[in-house]
Amino acid sequence: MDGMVEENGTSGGAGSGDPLTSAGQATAGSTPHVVAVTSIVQLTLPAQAPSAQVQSVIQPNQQSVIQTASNIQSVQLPKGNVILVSKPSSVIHTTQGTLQTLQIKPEPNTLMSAQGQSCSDDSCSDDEGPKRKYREMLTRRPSYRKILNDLGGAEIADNRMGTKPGCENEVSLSSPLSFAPVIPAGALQTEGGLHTLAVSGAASGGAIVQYATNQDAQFYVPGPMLEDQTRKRELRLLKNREAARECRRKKKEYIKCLENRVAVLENQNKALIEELKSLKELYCQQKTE
DNA sequence: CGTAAGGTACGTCATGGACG
DNA sequence: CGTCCATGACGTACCTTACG
Repeated sequence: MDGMVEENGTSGGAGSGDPLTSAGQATAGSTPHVVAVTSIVQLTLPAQAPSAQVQSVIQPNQQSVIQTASNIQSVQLPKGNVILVSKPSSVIHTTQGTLQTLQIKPEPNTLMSAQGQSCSDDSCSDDEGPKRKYREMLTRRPSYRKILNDLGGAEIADNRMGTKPGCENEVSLSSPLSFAPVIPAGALQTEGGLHTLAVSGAASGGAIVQYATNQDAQFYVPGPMLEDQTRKRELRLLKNREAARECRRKKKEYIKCLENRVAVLENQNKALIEELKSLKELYCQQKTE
């Protein structure tokens, strides 16, 4: 075994005591050793390499979206890679319940392969399955503002917006507006609900336009049959709005917790360094006597 | 004082996973 | 398999700050 990664967290524990203040210690050396409550991630590099330790700031007992692993396996850690630890209840996990390494790509927004392989820009474009394809395909649906700005110009010929050749949809609006723009495919494809556009283009005179779409993005006049759909959509949006709020609140709380933990562990680290220093001095004193 | 840049909060959409 | 929920991604509005 050349490299070893262990994550060791105490479990159960009835959650008593502030985990922030009861963090444990890791001993230096090759043998992983965990004391007290903190989950320690000890990383031992190959014998030839200098050893290093990593203390996890994630603790097992705490309500956190990141949790520790129960199935510990050893893994080689090539330089420049990160480790994913799998646990079913965690947000962060791998597909197989084992540790995996991912190569870090320097560019932002670069997708990483979860198969322990680096993903060069060209090598894995077609072989990564529909998700990858979708990601590549997914240049975000342009905003209504942008669409309408373009509508003001009465022409849309922007390939960046996902226009496919031969996929132009004629728009017929219930409002007697004079423009008849061409909507880029995908630009206005939402589920079949009622939409409101605040048309700001010069051609529109700032009108408010309501329209509805079906799945093929053909436009038609909203009627009573849409009322139920509209109500459902509004309910869904309302729920999702609240869910998003709650999600952000939890995320902030989580980040705050992590920051607190970092501060505590930094303090502990400082204290341990000081302790080590004084012990060394004591040892040297006794040695010289 | 006007403006650009950065930060923050929010709403919406798309998606994956859980569940009945 | 359909529905619901949580969450990442994106666009937008608003606020703050630095700068000319």
